[in-house]
Amino acid sequence: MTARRTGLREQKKQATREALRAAALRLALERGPDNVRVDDIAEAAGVSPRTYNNYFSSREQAIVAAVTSEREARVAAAVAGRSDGAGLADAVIEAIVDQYTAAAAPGPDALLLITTRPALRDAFVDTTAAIEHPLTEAIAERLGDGDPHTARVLAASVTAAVRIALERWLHATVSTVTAGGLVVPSGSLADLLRAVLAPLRPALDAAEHRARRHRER
Amino acid sequence: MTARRTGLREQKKQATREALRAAALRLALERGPDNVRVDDIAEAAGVSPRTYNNYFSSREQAIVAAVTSEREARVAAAVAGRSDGAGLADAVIEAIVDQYTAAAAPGPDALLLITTRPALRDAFVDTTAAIEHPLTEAIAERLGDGDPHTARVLAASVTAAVRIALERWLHATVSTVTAGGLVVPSGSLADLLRAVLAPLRPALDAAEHRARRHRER
DNA sequence: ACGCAAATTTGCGCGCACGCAGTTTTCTCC
DNA sequence: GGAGAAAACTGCGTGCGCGCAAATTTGCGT
Repeated sequence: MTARRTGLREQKKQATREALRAAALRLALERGPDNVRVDDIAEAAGVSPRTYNNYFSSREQAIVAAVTSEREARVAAAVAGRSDGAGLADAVIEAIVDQYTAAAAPGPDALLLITTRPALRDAFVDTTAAIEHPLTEAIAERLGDGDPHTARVLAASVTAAVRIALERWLHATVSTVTAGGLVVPSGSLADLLRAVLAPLRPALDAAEHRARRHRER
Repeated sequence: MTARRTGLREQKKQATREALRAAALRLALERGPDNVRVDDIAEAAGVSPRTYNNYFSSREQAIVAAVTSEREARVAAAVAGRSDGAGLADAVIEAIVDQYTAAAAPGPDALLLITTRPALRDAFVDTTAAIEHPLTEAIAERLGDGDPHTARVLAASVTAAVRIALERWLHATVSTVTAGGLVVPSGSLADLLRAVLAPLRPALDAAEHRARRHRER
């Protein structure tokens, strides 16, 4: 399951992808993101510029991917892991809070870089959309096979709420930084996520109850 | 309110925008969308290619705009119009169903064009995002000043649900057309919209009740 | 070990989005 | 009505995303 496709091929592909990620982030930190051409990244990773675009469809994606990599799989796993013993709403919300507050892995300099430049901020926010499909499957798993649209709509709503939280968080971050602060006020992100997800609780609860009723019928 | 800014300027701007829309749609229908260059559209509208990009940030946007124009304002107005005498959920849902099923204005040939080409389909679906902000304000108007995030999250969720409905509708459309049918099976769009929006009813109801309680306190 | 099939990489070319700076048009105020 | 300010239009240059087809690499059966 970890290596579905044949070995050496997929292995090399992941290595190339990782090399591109790393090169993009390193160069962006060294020179500032505006002084990094796609050709530079490709050269640093040892592939042709055309190959770069086989992996990332925009220049910002590669830089941001160094931070957001694999998040979608982790979110889905986290929801599935909390499946038993808690309500759907709590499972989803706490899984997301966990994954997004633990995202400080790549270091504060990278975070500062991304939160500062508008183009990178947008790309960063856009990566949120990637969690929609895994989240759909995780929720559908819990709801069973009732209305096929419900899981998708709920997952999309949760995704949209997360996007809003990130937008607001980044907005506040910029204000803080330009006001003379140092780094990101990441302390409030968890609360912010919980706040934006709260209005969706009734919808999650209702879907869960409906599924339970449907199952016991 | 209809013309906030001074007259002749804004008037000419709208005229140019409309000319670009019309030219884009006409040329796309005449030659097929792949044989229309941005320069052609600009020339047909009597402006420079550079000006074209001051109005539309992608080639597909202009073509699709001929169909989706002004929808965001109409949706907001429709929600506000239904404000009195019905619940928030019904007001939002029926307003959206109305606006999206009445969208057959530009004729079936344009619809067929858009639903056929993948790039145009994507652009069409993306226009849905434009209703988010007007919808936020319309919902916030009804909810009063409670939690500032609630209206945004609900509007974003509704928007996401609409996007899902459109994706599914376009998917079905393609199947129908390639199977030998003639035009779009628009009959089911209303039902589809109601189906995807149904899971959000509990969230809309809860927000409304909460606002009512907050107001009567 | 070898060769065929499939997947990946690469070079090339095209059109496009957009920043920038200069020009032209429109607005405002006297 | 005329002068100065503001806004919109335009030409130019740059980098980028991606389709296409040839070349290279990898997988697999024998």
